[in-house]
Amino acid sequence: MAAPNVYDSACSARDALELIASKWAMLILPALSRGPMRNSALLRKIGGISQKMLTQTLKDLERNGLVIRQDMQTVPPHVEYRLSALGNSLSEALITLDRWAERHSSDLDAARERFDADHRARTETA
Amino acid sequence: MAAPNVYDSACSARDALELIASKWAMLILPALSRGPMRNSALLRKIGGISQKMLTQTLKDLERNGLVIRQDMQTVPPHVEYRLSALGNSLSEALITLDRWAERHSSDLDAARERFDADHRARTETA
DNA sequence: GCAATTACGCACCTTTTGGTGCCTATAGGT
DNA sequence: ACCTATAGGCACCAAAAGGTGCGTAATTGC
Repeated sequence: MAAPNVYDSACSARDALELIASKWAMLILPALSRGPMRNSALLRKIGGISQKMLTQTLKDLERNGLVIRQDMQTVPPHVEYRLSALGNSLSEALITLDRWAERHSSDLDAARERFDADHRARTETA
Repeated sequence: MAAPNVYDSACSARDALELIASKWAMLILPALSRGPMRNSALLRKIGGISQKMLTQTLKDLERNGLVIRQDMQTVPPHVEYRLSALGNSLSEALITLDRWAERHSSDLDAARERFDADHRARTETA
């Protein structure tokens, strides 16, 4: 079989990439890297996420073996989510990306302003 | 000012994260890491991308200072895209992710099969 | 005995994303 | 004279992502 290649749209590595190329996955997995968390805790930690997206993304991550869901079978419900070994190995790479975003967000902001100013200037003189 | 934090939906680091949490950005930037490429070369290299998405993503990456667009001003058009220093630092992290996807895609596949089989079993016995 | 809590499922609706076909301009090949 | 290659722009349409409100079940606190 051919070596997995993300540039091949028919390769399952591409599916894997699409799974992790989601802003919610990129926040949820790193959030779980310090230990298990409950639904409500994740909801509080991850600003702007809706209950629906959290549930949906967690289920998808669980389905792909990155997250383990532990239902305490109590009422009211108590469910904990934690990383699998696989999920943990991924979350390290994601944390790197998150930190990159934090470190360089101002660079991106500045570049965007320059680009837009430049673009405005061009259309004015055009 | 507060330190940039991707978990805060109002922080510009979140915008940065959303920019790079795109499957096309995660393929285009690494593709450019070995040197400049033309539109048509990228189109060939990145399986499944449409001309529209390539143009759109490249423009967005250029706007945010990650990619530099060099128009040779000839007819027929000759345009080259290359990474800025900023884009290069990001592409390293993205390459790590791409490689993770390639290395672990089969693990994800296996987990998905297990999950789905399990889920089918449960709904049958329910 | 009434309300709140918890972790969702479901249906409905809006917004965003992405695909496709058609257009441009000009040099070079046949 | 005509077709091709090049790097897109633009408009229209289909599909997917995401938000919101409503319901559920039993136990604990008031």
